[in-house]
Amino acid sequence: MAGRRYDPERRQRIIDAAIRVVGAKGINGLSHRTVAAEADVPLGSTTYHFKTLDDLMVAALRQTNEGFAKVVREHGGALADPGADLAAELARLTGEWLDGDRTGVELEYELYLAALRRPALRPVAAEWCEEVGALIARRTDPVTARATAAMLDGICLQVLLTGGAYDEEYAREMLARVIEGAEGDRAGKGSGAATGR
Amino acid sequence: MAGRRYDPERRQRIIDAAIRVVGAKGINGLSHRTVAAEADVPLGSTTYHFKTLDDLMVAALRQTNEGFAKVVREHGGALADPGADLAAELARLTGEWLDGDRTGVELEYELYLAALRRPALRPVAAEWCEEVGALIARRTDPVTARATAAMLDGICLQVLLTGGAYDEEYAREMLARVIEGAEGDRAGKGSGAATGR
DNA sequence: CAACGTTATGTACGCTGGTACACATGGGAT
DNA sequence: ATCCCATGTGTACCAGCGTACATAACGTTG
Repeated sequence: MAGRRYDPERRQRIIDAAIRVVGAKGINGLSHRTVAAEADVPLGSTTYHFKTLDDLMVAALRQTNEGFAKVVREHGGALADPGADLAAELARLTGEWLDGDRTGVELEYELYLAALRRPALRPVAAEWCEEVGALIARRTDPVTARATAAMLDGICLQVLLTGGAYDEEYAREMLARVIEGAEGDRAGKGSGAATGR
Repeated sequence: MAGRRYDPERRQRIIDAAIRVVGAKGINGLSHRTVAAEADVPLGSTTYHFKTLDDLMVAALRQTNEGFAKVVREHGGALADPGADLAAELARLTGEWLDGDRTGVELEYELYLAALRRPALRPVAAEWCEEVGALIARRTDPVTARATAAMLDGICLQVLLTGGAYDEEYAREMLARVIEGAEGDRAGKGSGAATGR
């Protein structure tokens, strides 16, 4: 088999290399050539598997999304436990995520935020939102879940963009306001709003 | 006077051109050459006034920040009115911002988010956070104000990144949860947390 | 008025980028 | 066995980039 032909692993190695490149040099450092060098494949190989860089970014973003989902599935079992404090659990998980090697976090946000200017990435970014939302929605209504995800994004961005430190108690408190707001005074008026996106 | 020498307007025109370029072609389209062409000045002029592109971006981000602050000062008088519903007012303003020409919004977020990978921009991004926070803090405590700004960022990003529509009632509701959470049951425990960044 | 240094300009260099394309390779259909 | 085409590879363009630098304009200073 396969001196070289029919190498399905090749495509995957290119995606992995792309993720490493973005992590190390930012999205601006991503090019067919840098990826080819990192993956140790010829230039033509990257252009063959991914016609454009956008294609490659889509694949990379998808993969990081899946990676995050897996982490949550493993470390975040308590998220589904009705007895646990949802806000505290989310704040704790986020803290773990931010306090480790921030390269991974920056990488993920960079790919995620790239959707702002690259319509090709938007469907993947939307998937991400829905995934996180669905995760939280096991404990709340879907609208609250989406808002909770938005709050998390906002908190993380403030930390990452200003270079500040992550304050877990602050995060827990604000997440709790969003989540617990769904229980109390709701009935009122505009609950019909925002059922979908 | 002055056929050409000593032209203080020159620097400003370059900044304006940079903002137009980022708005039109994204941050990747920003280069000494594209800016020079847009501003109708020679290449050497841009490199003379701004040694690096980061310098230029800092100037551009500062200017957009000031532009936003001015808009809020003009259209957002009700923000300071103790009688007005703060959450509703913020949701309305954001709606106006998002429903117009999104180029401006995308531009501002793109510059803002660029701070993720460009440490040079972080102080300016931090200034932005503080400005918005201070604006809201006239009606709430500073910590709640900061969280409200984070919530706004999160909501806007979900709209911009997924290509969805802005739901003003949803925004009002979630902002209200953050803001009103500061009034009620607080006293409890950890309010000492997160007094600064 | 003359010398000088800051401000401004044009051009040239080396590098990296995306893309195109001609060529190898090998499995599958006939 | 033979042909064909999807797969894989190397190379050669051309455009755009930041940068450096030699030169020009002009206010200032002596």
